[in-house]
Amino acid sequence: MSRHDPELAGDRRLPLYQRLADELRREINAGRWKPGERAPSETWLAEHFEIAPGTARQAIAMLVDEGLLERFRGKGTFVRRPRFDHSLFRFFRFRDRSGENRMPEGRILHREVAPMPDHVAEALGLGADALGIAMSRLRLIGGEPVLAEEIWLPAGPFADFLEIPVGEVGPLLYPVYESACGQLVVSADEALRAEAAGPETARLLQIDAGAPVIVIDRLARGIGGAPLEWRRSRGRADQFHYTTEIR
Amino acid sequence: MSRHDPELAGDRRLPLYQRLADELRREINAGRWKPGERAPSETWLAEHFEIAPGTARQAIAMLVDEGLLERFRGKGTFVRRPRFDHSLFRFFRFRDRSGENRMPEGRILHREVAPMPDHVAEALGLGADALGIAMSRLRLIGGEPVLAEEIWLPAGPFADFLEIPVGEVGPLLYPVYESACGQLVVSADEALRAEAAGPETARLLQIDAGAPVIVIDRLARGIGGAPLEWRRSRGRADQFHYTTEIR
DNA sequence: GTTCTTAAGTTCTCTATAGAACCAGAGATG
DNA sequence: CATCTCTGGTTCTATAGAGAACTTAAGAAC
Repeated sequence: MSRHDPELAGDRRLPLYQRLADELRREINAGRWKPGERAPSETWLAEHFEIAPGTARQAIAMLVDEGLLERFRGKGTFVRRPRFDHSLFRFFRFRDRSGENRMPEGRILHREVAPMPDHVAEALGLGADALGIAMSRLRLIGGEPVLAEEIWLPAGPFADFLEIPVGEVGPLLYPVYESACGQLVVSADEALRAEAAGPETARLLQIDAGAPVIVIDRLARGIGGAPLEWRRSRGRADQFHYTTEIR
Repeated sequence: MSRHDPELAGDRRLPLYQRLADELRREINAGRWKPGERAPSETWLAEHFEIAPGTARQAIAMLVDEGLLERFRGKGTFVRRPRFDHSLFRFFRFRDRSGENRMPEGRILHREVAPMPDHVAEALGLGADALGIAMSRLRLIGGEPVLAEEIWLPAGPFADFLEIPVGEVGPLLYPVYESACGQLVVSADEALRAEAAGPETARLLQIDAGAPVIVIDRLARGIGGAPLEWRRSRGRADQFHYTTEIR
């Protein structure tokens, strides 16, 4: 946000709070304000743009609803980090033998550089046959497999990821993407469906071929919505239970 | 809402708008304001409870977020009807042969009065072996089966439903519940999972036994959250695709 | 009869202000 | 050293009011 331009951009017929919300959204999507960072206070915004505090507050409320900002009384307003505990994966009942819910460990079975399949390249917004880093990854709880994952990364931005031995990668990949490659995941799209287990999936998950599995495709996005990672995960259908409310 | 009591109930330490929101929520849940009916205007609420218009507005905004009310500029504020187009069923791709999305027709294959299975009685909040109306229903598009449904109703409140010939029931059941039995559905809980098709499901859906199917259990609720209908629907997994966004 | 005008009622936008509630840190006190 | 107090900054709650934007219906004008 330029410091000496107190004019709000956008169509003047739009309400002020809308135009301010658009302005703030631009700052976040452009990555000028990063997740975890502090956003300007209500009073600062009101003075800077010469509007009433209530109007600035209303704009902020919009972005809070959208999940872009979060507010803490007494502390300030901050750019929200994505909440992957809101992922569809939370509807898998992953319990260890004692019945506790646990974060599955991640074991990378295979990693190589290869041309991407068309559907992956398309999802990542790359040309056909673009080079990618392919991984096969198994997630386990108490030694028992719960998810079989197939992951693709664009080879260019993630070249440094290849330098890290697969054995040193912990249960979470996104922090590694950030520290090793400077690639920050800020949002994702997920799609769920079910299918019958193929022979490979059945072997990895130790179930019968043809048994139903839940498939979740995820496209993780970086700043500004640029696709960063494509991932397909499969888990036993009998461990999955999604609930929702209608009104 | 009693006309001569301008005192807001509830813990006085709570914000005014919270207490007003609670009050309005009570009116709706108790069924004193019915879906589609008009709620009091902002100015009326402000005068009646002797609070500022902005405070009344804030309370209404809460209930709008919760999906209980909806506002129309110039017209007023109304108790919202449930939106069953937000059901999980919308993620089934039900196309006819021309590729258009269409409302499936409903064909009741069987209807009888029988003791409920334990899990149904429990979901409906009734004692074990309570009597219920059981239905087997097939939903079709262009003559092709897309959903196989098993439906249970409490026998008492829905006795009049038995008087209606199954052939005269259209594609939607809830309007019939309302007109014939005075039972209004205002919300529902849905749960999704996947399983392998049993022989009966396979026959109804004309797929192979063991093929994956999506199962959606729905508990429809009336005024005040009282359970009205239990329903289990099964559809071909290859027609289902649920998407969501994380941030 | 059709169209236009007016009026009343509603939600929506915006301003301006005041104090409460809360947090973090600096400084005083014991 | 530990605890308390104060202070500045933040969001949150609430008030009061003005006008815009929109809907509906009744009445006027053609």
